[in-house]
Amino acid sequence: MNNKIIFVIDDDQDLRESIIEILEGNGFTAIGCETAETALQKLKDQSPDLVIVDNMMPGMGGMAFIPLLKKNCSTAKVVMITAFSTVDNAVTAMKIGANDYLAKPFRRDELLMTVRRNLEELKFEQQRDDPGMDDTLACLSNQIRRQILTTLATKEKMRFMDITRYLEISDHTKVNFHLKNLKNHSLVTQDREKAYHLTPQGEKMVDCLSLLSQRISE
Amino acid sequence: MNNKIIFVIDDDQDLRESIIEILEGNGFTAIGCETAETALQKLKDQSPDLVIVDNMMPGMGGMAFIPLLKKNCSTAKVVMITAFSTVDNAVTAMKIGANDYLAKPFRRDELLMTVRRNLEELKFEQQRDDPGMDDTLACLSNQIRRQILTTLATKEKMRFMDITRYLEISDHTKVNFHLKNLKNHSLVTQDREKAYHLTPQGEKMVDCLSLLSQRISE
DNA sequence: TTTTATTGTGAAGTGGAGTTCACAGGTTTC
DNA sequence: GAAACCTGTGAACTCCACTTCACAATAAAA
Repeated sequence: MNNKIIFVIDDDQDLRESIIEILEGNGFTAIGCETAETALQKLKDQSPDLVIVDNMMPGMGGMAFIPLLKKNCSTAKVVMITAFSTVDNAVTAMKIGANDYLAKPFRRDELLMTVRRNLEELKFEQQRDDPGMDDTLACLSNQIRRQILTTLATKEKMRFMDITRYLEISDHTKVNFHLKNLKNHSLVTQDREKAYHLTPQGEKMVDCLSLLSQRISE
Repeated sequence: MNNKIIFVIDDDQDLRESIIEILEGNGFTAIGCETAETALQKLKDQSPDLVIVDNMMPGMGGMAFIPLLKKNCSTAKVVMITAFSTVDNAVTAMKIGANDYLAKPFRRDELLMTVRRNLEELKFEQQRDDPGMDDTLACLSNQIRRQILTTLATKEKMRFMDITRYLEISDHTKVNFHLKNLKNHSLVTQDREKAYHLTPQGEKMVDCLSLLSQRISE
């Protein structure tokens, strides 16, 4: 599941295979391509999380390849390797969409560091785009809803008016509104006796809350 | 700092002092009172986190004491102890504001469990009422703001238009709006070169975010 | 110097979250 | 059986977060 797919595109067979060996030896799934063109073919079957591509190759070079890759697989990270590394070279590579730059010859640990760092960034970006986060945080951003959650966490079960009185809220329909909201997000449920209690997910939220308040106030 | 203050109100000197000894031996600060009246006096100097009060005492009883306590110190938890424990007795005690009920004779560990459980609840309630939480969570509930935060976390420093383009948002004023929001909550700052970067507090938020997303999606 | 890009500000509009109100079926209590 | 309470619904309204638009000062580029 956590097995990241990495394309390795280089016409130099020795280098390509040694890169693959290093990656495979560290738990990644590495797929070699001799040319950029074959890589584009394989893109149709598999979406890599990261692509290592040589700049100088017969046929399509790395620079030309990157835009085409991004069209199919916009989230993939790109690490460009090159023999003749100049500042300009690196800058233009970054400008057209490469995420990192590795100058030949590089050491085994340099390669691994670079790969790991970029996959780490990818994870970050994927999680920040998580739309479920929106709902969750919007749900928690209301104080009354947080109060209901933490109250239910300590009292286990509570009837509707018990909650209302416990929180000292005069308008019961207000509580009802937020309770319904929490139900819709399946953080609380109701049993046959109409008593409200937390769902497992709701308990997780309470966990998160206490965790957050610790971190924030520290 | 974490030293909770507990009032022990009981006319029976032996019992009172043995309770105090148990509590002190477990890291709490226990203050003994022979009558409810003296307890009310001491309330003016110190606010207890929890009050252990006997029901049957010469002068003011526990039942009469609780409302007066709550007037001065509404958040304090109340544990009532009593020799003649009946269901009715317990129920009425809870109704007028006692938070827990302990029947004499009780064991050392029963006492400690009850005290700890109630202090735990207190902590919960205090944290859920934290108004700073409102701000923080509202701030995080917006996807664009989360994107900005996580982006800045990986890139360290970024200029205004860099952020806008990186997030592929067409309207730069929208980004500006959220950036200003983040600045107001002092999660990001600007240096002299107008580059934005995270404040220490902002970094904490990013931490919280990744923590949350792990918990939620698990 | 003219033009273009950067980095904003402030007003107006929009939508949705939250509140309040009126009402009502069901249940408990007296 | 009436009164009081519990548990809820739906509509109208308010308010604030967010967006959009128009405009502008400054910096960089041509």
